[in-house]
Amino acid sequence: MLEKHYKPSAVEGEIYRQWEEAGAFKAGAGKTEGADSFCVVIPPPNVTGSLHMGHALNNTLQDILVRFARMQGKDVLWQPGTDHAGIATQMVVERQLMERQEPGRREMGREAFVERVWKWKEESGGTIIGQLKRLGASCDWSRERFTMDEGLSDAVLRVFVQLHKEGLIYRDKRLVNWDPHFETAISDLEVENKEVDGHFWHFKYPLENGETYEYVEKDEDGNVVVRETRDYISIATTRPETMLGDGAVAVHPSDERYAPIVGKRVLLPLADRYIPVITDDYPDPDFGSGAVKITGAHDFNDYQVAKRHDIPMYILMDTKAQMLDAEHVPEKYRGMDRFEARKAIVADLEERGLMIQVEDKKIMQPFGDRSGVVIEPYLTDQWFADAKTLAKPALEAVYKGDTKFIPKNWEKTYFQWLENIEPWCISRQLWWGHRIPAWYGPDLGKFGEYDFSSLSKVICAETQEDAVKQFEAYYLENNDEFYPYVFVAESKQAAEAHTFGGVADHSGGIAIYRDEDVLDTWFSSALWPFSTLGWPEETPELKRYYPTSVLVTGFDIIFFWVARMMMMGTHFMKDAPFPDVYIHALVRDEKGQKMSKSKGNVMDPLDLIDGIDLDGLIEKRVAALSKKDERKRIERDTKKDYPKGIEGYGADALRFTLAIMAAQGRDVKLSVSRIEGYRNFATKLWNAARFAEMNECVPQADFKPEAAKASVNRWIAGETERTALAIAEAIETYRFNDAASAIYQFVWHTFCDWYLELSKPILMGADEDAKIETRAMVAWTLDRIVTMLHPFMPFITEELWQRIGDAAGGRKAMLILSEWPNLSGLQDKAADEEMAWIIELISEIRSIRSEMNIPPSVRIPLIISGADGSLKTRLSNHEETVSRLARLETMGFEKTPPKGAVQIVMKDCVLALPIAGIVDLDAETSRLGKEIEKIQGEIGALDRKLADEKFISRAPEHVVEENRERLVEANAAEKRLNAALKRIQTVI
RNA sequence: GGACGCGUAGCUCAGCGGUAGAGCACUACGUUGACAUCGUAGGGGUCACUGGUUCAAUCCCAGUCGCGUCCA
Repeated sequence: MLEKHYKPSAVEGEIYRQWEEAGAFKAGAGKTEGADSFCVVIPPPNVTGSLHMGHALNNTLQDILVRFARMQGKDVLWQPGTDHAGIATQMVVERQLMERQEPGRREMGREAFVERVWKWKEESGGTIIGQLKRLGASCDWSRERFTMDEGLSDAVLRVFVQLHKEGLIYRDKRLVNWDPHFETAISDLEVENKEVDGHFWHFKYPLENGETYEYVEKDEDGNVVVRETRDYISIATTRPETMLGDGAVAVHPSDERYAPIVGKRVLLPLADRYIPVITDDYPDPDFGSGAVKITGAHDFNDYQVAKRHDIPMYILMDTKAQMLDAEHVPEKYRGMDRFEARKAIVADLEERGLMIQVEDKKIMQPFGDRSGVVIEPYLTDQWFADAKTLAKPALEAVYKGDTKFIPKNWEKTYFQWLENIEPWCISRQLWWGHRIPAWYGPDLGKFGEYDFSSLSKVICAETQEDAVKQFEAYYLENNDEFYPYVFVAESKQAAEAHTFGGVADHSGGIAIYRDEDVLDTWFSSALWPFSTLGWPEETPELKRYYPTSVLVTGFDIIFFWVARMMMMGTHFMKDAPFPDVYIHALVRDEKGQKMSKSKGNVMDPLDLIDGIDLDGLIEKRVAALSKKDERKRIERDTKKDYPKGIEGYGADALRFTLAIMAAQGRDVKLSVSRIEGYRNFATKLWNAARFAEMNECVPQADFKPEAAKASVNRWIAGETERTALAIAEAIETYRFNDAASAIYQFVWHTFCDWYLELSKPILMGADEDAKIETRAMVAWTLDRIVTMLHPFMPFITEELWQRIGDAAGGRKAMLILSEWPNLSGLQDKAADEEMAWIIELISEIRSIRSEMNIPPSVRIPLIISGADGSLKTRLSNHEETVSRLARLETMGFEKTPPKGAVQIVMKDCVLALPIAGIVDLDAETSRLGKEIEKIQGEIGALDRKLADEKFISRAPEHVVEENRERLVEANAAEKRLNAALKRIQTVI
């Protein structure tokens, strides 16, 4: 016997264990012979991360697709794994070291530090996987991969070396986004531009040799506004500290104000250098003074100008953004932090009388998304991928429709980015990641002689041995003076010491060293759809599952990940990695706020599954804060929003909520009351099964729903078929909310509210044949329900499947591996029409009872008039059902309704409830009056419409016909209503 | 400044050329032998505004106002 309530906590763990034990998640489990493959690669979460709502949504949707496909007998693989998340993970471990007051990364040294990160990965790497399991994710865990495991690292090496060979990866000195906190380059995408309060300083740069010119400024109409003799040019900047690195001052070629001094030189104050005044299209004559200082090494726009005009670029800072100890930096500022230097420089310029003014100004400033510090444009040597070339086939795939975005409008985002893509900086000055497979050694000079003045020869190879061999071969071919003995030095420093120290020669050998940088994390995740399947090996899995079937992900990583997988997939596999990309929305809190640790509004999916008390919830939210002074606010808000903490609702309720709220193109505002509602839905289903059990409704192996006789049974069979079709279609088109709504509606309102209620008289009646048929039909429908609901609510459905099955002598297979209901031929128009009529009849009577305040305990008589023979038969057949559900005392037929009764005007008869003494005649008169008024309004509207020549001639035939029918019906209804009113009035 | 999206019931949201929908909340009644994590009934909307297209507009188009996100 089923208990009164379903307890997720008692069931979920055990069910999941059974699935795993049965190997139900394994690639190809339960597939039918010759089935198509269906493969999804999981967007790999950060290995040391923990599950948040975004993951919960993302993985719920994938699991729905995967379970649905598996039940359809496809050869399914859901490929799981985790990402090493370079910066994020390194940051966590460094912070940990600091908190524990242990030696920092640099003191430890690279090897020890990387070992430490691995240790941390071993400790916490399983957390998120465990959490995904709690959610019910049916990934093939036996195939779990990690971006830094051996196979995937091999793939990274292969890709790097090959792209390098093809010239699509190269080393270059370019301006990159530099994070002075982590001391590494980062990509454009890792930079967040924010508007902050800043200043706009206006300075004078004096002309060389005290020269002067006539400065003339005109307004729009050409009237002279300012005319003065100047011995300087006025420049404006938001970053005065970079002025030490200016290489020129640029003005727009059309700017007449500065025409007299173009080509002359100005003195760069403080630096005491002379720089030219040049023209370029970049300066906006209407902005500031119209003259722009050009600091090629510290500004992206200036960099372009400097390159165009071959202006020298002066690097001013070190990797921590402190002013460099270099000749072009005045001694005074050396070693200062960039912001300190700013203050000093502003003060010094002011002191020299070169400051014109300071404006307060909102400026856009770049910040590192991880470090939060101001990003410094920085001129360094980095590795770049030729994204422009790689993007072409990736774009082509979407242009051609080989890959489709759903919803489609994301394609625009994808195009916009890929069509304007910049070289992708793939090197990072970190320690945690794939070390770049490039080695550096001395090059050979013009005559094939060794050049020991630098280590500028670069060779990329998949292994160190191969790198050494290639260097040897290179030296051998180009210089026959002596046999090259090449060895790999421990570090760049060691190699340089060896090479520049004069020991590099015939006897000492030639030192090479491996590049010390690692690759951008996204470089390895770009390979994910094929590296996880075994590439570069030609595995059966690769053959079977690539291209994968669909990618499910959030829009926030279209650039980071999707676009890059498209590039790598089209390049290396000659095929886009997936035909469909389903982009889902962001999960926000119920007020529509983005969930974030700093706002303290984060919901842990596990808390919604298991529950958490108020103190625990507050503790959790506060612990995640970076600013401790926010504590009070979060405590207050949390107490207000969740005075009793959060009840545990189980994984099924959470999943269902996410699915039903995941309408395309809209964010999910998660509200706990919704989850509660769907928990109740689970209880409802559970109790329906309990009812079935109590009434001995046991699945019958040989039951044929199409052979059912009772119209109520024929009707529910047809409804089941309709629902199955609707759900399948919705899932196939990624309309998860429609699919979830369809099953919800069917289970609660069709099956529980009507079918079970309508079947009660039969189940408790005396007709044995009808009883047997109905029992079998209840069981059959319930089986279809748990099957159709399974992708959404896997736990409760599997539990019910097994417990219902026990009564029938066990199941052939677990539900997860059972067949999706592919139903046909069950719809019966006559049964549908008949049951719709019965349902309407019952609803009408109930409605009137309620309006008349007749308590449910009072049974009343029903008299039907104006019914023809077939209607009478129908009513007699359902007499018991109608009596029970409408709580009738008796049911009879009369030619005309009795006087003083409440009358319900139906399409083909009039129902009368002669409830003497209960009926308020005045109220009844006004009720009928209102109905007449309403129907007359409708008749008027329809009349007008149908009298309109244009409507008749231009509207489609079926619409006109529909309106005609409606008018006929409305007229008939009005007639009956008037008759009813007359009868009431005659009583009065 | 550009791109995308959103303003529909008190709240959260579906719908989308042809009679306005759901869940939650609300009101009334109710221990009817599955379920009070429930049942029955009900109230509640000039579908942001202004024009246009159309026989017909919440839906299509243009503009306005308000809000959000991304990119400069």
